[in-house]
Amino acid sequence: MSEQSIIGKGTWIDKLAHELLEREKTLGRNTDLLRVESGLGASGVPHIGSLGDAVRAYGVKLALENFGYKSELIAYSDDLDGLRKIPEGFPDSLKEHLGKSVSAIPDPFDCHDSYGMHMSSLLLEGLDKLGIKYDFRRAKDTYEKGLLKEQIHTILENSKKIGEKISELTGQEKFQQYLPYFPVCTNCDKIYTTESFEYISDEKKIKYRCKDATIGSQNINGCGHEAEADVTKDLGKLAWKVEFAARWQAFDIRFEAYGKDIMDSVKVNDWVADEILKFPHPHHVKYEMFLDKGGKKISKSLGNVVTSQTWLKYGSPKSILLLLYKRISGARELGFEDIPSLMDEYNELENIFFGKIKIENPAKETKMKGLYEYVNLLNTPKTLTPYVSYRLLIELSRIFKEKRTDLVMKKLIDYGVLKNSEPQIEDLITMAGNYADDFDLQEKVDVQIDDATKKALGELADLLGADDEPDDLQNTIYQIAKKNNVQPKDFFKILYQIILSTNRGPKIGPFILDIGRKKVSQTLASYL
RNA sequence: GGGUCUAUGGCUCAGCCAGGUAGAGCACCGGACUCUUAAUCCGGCUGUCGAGGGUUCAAAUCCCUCUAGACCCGCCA
Repeated sequence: MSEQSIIGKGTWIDKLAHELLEREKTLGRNTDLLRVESGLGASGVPHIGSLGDAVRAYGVKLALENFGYKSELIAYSDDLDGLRKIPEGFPDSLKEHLGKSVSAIPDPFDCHDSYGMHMSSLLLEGLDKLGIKYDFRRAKDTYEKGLLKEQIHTILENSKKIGEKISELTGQEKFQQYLPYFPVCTNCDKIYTTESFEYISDEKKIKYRCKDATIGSQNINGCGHEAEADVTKDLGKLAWKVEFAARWQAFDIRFEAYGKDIMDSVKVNDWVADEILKFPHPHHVKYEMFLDKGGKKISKSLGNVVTSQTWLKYGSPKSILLLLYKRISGARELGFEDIPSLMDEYNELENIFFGKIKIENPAKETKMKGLYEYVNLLNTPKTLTPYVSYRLLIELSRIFKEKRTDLVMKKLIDYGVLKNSEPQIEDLITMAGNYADDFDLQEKVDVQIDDATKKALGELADLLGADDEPDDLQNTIYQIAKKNNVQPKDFFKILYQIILSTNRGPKIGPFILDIGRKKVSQTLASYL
């Protein structure tokens, strides 16, 4: 490592951008503008993995710019994609639209021009919150404007060759029989029920019939219509196995990441780009899917789909960026429980960046500082941001539910963690508080109270309910326990169980005063 | 049938993709803080880094083989 020079900022992103540049040099292509692309699904609720594709592509864009090249990110929404199944939480009325393009389905929530745009907007909103800049394009416009017509023609003319190649590379044989193009049926509006069987090259028209199709476990009925569609004008789209290639050439895309689920499609598309369209395919990187935490019970009412919207309730935008930029391989199981460590890890990186924490290995130090820069989208803050351990904030938030921000802040100052109240810390408390409320649920402890303890609790309740604030409450509680022949250790434990539902907690005297002694008095009384 | 990933202290995992004395969080144990408890600080925790081989001055990290598990593709976008 010592004899190797460090590329860029030392991260995998720099390495990837470097590879891309080397390849472009070898190909001898014009490098005035290097476009990177991310495809956005528009048929389901976008989760954090879909964000990842765009965020990482944006990282490569940043790295290219850092190397002195011009670059831009194209965010392409495939909204001609058909609706295959109704996502959970969406109305059943969508059923009549199964098989239609998502851009042709009305938005069930009535806030966008279509179902597809509703979904895409959720993702774009996530990107906006992270500060990712992009040039948005959609399939509907792309096909309506005929931007891919040259490529469609070339692909359909070579469909036999392509069909064979698809079979050879992936084992999928349907395109030896049918053409890789789906027209929208002019009679019933569906796209997944059409089968194209002949291309009339001179007229650039395709013959299709609309018939029943099975998508997963769903049956979608075709209408039996048979017609011709003009591929330069009429609505329809290329099959995925060849569509990327067409788009890459039409938009001059030089980089696109992909998830392993579409590995086969990318393989075919690379071949189509290189051999049929004669456009050298973009540089790629493959990443693993994010999976839900297996076996762990995540409440159904909260939903176990990790979206940027829900993540941001508990974690900062930077925690998402850190998750996505720290590495591209690995990272399989993902859940909200990863947020606390990512929050703390970001802070650690910031301390490394500003030299508060020293890393011995210089290469690793460079890499970590580089990671910090990417997480800040290469626009780093000038100074350290005030920070308190997120886990500590969760602990404190669990204890203080009312007037949370004030009381937690007060405790932090008591502990000497902070000198003054800080607005950034208030935001952290809000997020950690949400987390504590929604996830950090403690199992209810069964409270076992014997007679002696009951008597002691009664005395304490009376004392707390009195008008005068007791002196030295901590010691008084201790005395009450002893006087009633209750082990102080057990007495304190029961108090924690009653007040906090845990076996332990903060120093109890001051704590009771913090949350209000009369309130505690009532709570204790309810156990007598 | 094809492919990818994963395997590291009790638990969950980081570190691997640019090789340089094995880490974190949690759990647990011990100590300090006026005999209980939090926080804080200190210390501890017995790791053949899945197995075997190879490359190297040096391997958790790179290469090959194997084992176990997970996931993806072979419907579709």
